[in-house]
Amino acid sequence: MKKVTAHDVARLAEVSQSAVSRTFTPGASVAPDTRERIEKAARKLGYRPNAIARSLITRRSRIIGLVMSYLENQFYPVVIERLCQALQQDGYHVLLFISQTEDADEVLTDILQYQVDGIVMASTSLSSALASDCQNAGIPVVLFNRVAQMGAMGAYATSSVTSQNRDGGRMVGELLLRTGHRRIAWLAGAENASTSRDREAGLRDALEAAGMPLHARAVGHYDFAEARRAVLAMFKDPANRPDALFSANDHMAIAALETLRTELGLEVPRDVSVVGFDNVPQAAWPSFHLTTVQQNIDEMVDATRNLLFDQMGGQIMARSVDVPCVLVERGTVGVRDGQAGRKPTKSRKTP
Amino acid sequence: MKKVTAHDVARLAEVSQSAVSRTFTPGASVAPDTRERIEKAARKLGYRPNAIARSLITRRSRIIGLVMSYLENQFYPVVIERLCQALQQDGYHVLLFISQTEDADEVLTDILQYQVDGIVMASTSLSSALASDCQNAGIPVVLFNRVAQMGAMGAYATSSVTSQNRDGGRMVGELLLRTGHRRIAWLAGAENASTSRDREAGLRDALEAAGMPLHARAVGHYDFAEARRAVLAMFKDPANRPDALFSANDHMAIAALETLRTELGLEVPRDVSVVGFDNVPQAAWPSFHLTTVQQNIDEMVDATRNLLFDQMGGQIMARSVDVPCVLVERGTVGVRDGQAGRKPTKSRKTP
DNA sequence: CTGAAAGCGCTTACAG
DNA sequence: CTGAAAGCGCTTACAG
Repeated sequence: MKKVTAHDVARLAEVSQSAVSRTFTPGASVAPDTRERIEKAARKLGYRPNAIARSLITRRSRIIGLVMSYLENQFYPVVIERLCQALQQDGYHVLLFISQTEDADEVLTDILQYQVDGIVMASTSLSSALASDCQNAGIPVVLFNRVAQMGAMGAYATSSVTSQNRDGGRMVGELLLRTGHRRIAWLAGAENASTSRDREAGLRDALEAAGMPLHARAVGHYDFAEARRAVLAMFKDPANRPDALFSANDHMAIAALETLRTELGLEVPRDVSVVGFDNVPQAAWPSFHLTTVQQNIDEMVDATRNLLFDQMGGQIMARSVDVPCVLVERGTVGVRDGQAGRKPTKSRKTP
Repeated sequence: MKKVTAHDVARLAEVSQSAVSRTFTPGASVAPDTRERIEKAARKLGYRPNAIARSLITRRSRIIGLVMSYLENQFYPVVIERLCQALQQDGYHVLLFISQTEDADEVLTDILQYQVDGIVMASTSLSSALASDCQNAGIPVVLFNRVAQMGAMGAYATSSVTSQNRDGGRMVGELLLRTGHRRIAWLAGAENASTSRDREAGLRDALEAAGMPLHARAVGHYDFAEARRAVLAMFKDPANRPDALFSANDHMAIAALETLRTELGLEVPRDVSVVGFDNVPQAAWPSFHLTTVQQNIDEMVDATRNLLFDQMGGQIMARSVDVPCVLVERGTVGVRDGQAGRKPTKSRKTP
């Protein structure tokens, strides 16, 4: 019932407490037979080193704080899973915080008290006040799937890893143009989210290059119900309907698909094409078979780890990594008119 | 850059370190003006009490270990979200572990080192060896959505909270019988999962009471791809096809829906009815509009907290709580024959 | 109300 | 290789 400590083990094995500590410290020097005696005693007593005490003295908790908000978007559970596992393999652990508000400040003061070795913030941004608090405290922060505001010097104030969202947006724009669409609409996520802004910028790049205006635009705030409302508004006038809708993420694209079919009686892709972003598991379900841009989660997780470890190792400059993303053509983009567009072949079949 | 401690604050405020500590300990006695001076100094230096050091001395980390495995089933992200938030409000934090294997033992020794105040294990079970380790260490464990094996004395060895799964299963069985189904099939989850076993038992209760045999049975292991395979096998023989399929959870029910429609060309509910369990967000999507049994997550989370806190407070006996669940009738159950069944009215419309 | 002191369970130079 | 000792940053009786 009461906790067994290194002292108890030392007593049983008839050695000093230091020896016990060394036995459980990789790379410390202990004579083989001493170690064996200690391990036996430890096993007998059910001894497990106290990680809290270790953290206090080593000043490294081996805990990473992870701040999350929108778990309903299936992209994030996948991120949690991969990130947790990667970190576990490195001997780190994840303290999870859910921040319902976009502003993660209050949650952060909490995290800081736990002496985490690093923080990753997914789909949230932090005030520059907190960012500099972390910097002062020497705690590396990396933004996941969101990019920091430019700092005063034009340098990035906080590290971040994202996809090449602008590229992804451009790829979708080009696909839509190539397949003959002329009334292309954009369904934005949150206006202040860099993902949404960058993907939109990419789309606009493509449109501009072709001298084509954006046909319509609405904001869905990365939310299912709001996306539905936005779609209803955009498609209100039957005479002036978009022939393609590019949604800032799959979560909203699926909401759009549902709304288009069920409430507006439109057929996809016959009446309107739909493209998303993320490639969440549901995008591959036959009911949706959604054409989308895949974010490479594994590479993003890898980059996050590297950034974190570099900065824990003293690398002080913040860096921004962006990972290539790939177009996954499934069934929600059609070919319009007698346009010289090619059919959506080359589909990367994802079962 | 270097960490500021209570000593630094004490020096600046010209008081003892003890006074600083008291200022940050709710309920400790400090003179108002002393407290004010200390708070000012703390603010100036950006002092934040070190939770690690506090944990070491108080022997309470205010950390709860949460073990998870299947995040692809959307039920669990919702659980994480609610549980985290509830615990955060109580001043606790969540250390998240992903255990890919059903056997969470290795992950547990890790958790134990972090001196967590309690552990909740979702959809995983732990070996009785580890369970007694936790008991010896005085760390309460509660199983979430899974029930422990009976102990030697017929008492439950580990606390748990579940839905009234057997009731839920029976409700579905009764609904299916009432609507005239005569060839009812069961799609099991994992054979060793109590959820699957209990829901099946409930279904069988209903069938037996009506003198009706179970028409078919297959195992989907709570997995999308495996559920698809199981459905294909069950519906192989067109002459002997089930007229209703009850799936152990929504995740597999959706897989079944997709397979039935896309690969077998069957229409739901005209050709076959489908019922799930959980009421995940996707079940309400128009493409599925799945009739299912809703697990009351909020009540389950509440029960989990209570169990945890009671046991941290010294309540030694393990308890099992089961929460009522409710049938949510949507569109995937039809009425068969000239049977005296009533139409699936009384739909709890969930938008 | 306040301070000096002991102690939580470890790690890590420092001697031997 | 091994042990005695200092110290990580707090909390909490114990005196005053």
